[in-house]
Amino acid sequence: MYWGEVMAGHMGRGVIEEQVWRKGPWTAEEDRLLVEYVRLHGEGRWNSVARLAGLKRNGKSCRLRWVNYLRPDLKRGQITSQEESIILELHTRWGNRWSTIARSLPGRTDNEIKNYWRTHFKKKAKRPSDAVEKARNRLLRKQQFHQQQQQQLQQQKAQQQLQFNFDVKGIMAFLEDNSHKAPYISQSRLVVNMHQNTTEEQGYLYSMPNGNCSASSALETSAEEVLWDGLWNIDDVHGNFSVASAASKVGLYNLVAPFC
DNA sequence: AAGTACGTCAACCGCTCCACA
DNA sequence: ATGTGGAGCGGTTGACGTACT
Repeated sequence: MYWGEVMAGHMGRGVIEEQVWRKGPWTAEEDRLLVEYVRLHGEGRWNSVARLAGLKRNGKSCRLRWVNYLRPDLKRGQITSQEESIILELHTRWGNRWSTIARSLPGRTDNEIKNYWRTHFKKKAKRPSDAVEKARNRLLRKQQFHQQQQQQLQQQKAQQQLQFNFDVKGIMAFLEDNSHKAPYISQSRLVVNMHQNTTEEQGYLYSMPNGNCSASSALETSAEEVLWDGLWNIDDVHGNFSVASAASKVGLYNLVAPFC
C-alpha cells in the first residue's frame, strides 16, 4: 500500500477508511520529490503525486506548494512600489480576486498578493489618514489624469487618422501611377500592414475580463512606470498633486501611450 | 532576561467550477 | 441530465521571528 491511498483497517464491525496525509511545513526532501515529479510528469494530475512521487501529501497540498513556492518562475523578494501601485489599482477594479490580480504581476502568486494586501492595507485601512487613503487618493488622481489624457488622445487620434487617410490616399495614388512598376502590391494588403504597425504590440498587464484594453502594451508599461514613479514621488514628497508638473510630462506620455 | 504583542507568510479548509464519462 | 474527480479560488489559521515592555 502506498501513502495517500485509502488506508483500511479492521475495527470490529467492519472496515473503516482513513486518509493519512502529512500536513504542516514541507521538508527539503518533500520539495525535492515534488520538483522531480513535476520535471518528469509536468504540472497537473496532482492527486497522482503521492503514488508516483512517494509523497505523503494530498494533491491539493502538492499543487499549493508548487504554485506558491517551488515554481521556477517565481519572483522572490519584497513587493516593489510599482507592484504595490498595480495591486492597489487592480484591487480597486476587481476587489479580492487575487488570482486575477496575480496574473498581472508575473512571478507573484495570489497567495503572496493576498497576504501582502492583508498585512499592508487591510489593517491600515481602519485608520482613515493612513497609507491606504493616500494611496487611494493617488489612484483617483491617476485615473483622473488618465481620463484627461484619453480625451487628448482621442483628439490626437482623430487628427492622426485624418493625416493617415491623407497619406494612404497619397500612397494609393502613387501606386496607381506606378502600378506598372509594382503590380504585386495589393492596396488592401498595404492598408492592413500599415494598420498592424500601429496595433501589434506585446502586452499582458491590465488585461481586463470584459475585454477592454487598459495600459496594455509592454512599451507603454515601461515608460508608464517612469512617468508614474515620477508623479508619485512628487506626491509623496509634497503631499499634493502638481498639475503643472504632470502637464509637463504629458509629452512623454503621449510618446508612449498606444491607442486602445 | 522574560513575557507579550505584533507582523509575516506558508499552509490548510471549504467551496465552486469545469470537464468528462 | 447527472454524478464524479480534478483543479482553482478566497478566507482563515497557525507557526515563527522580531520588536517592544
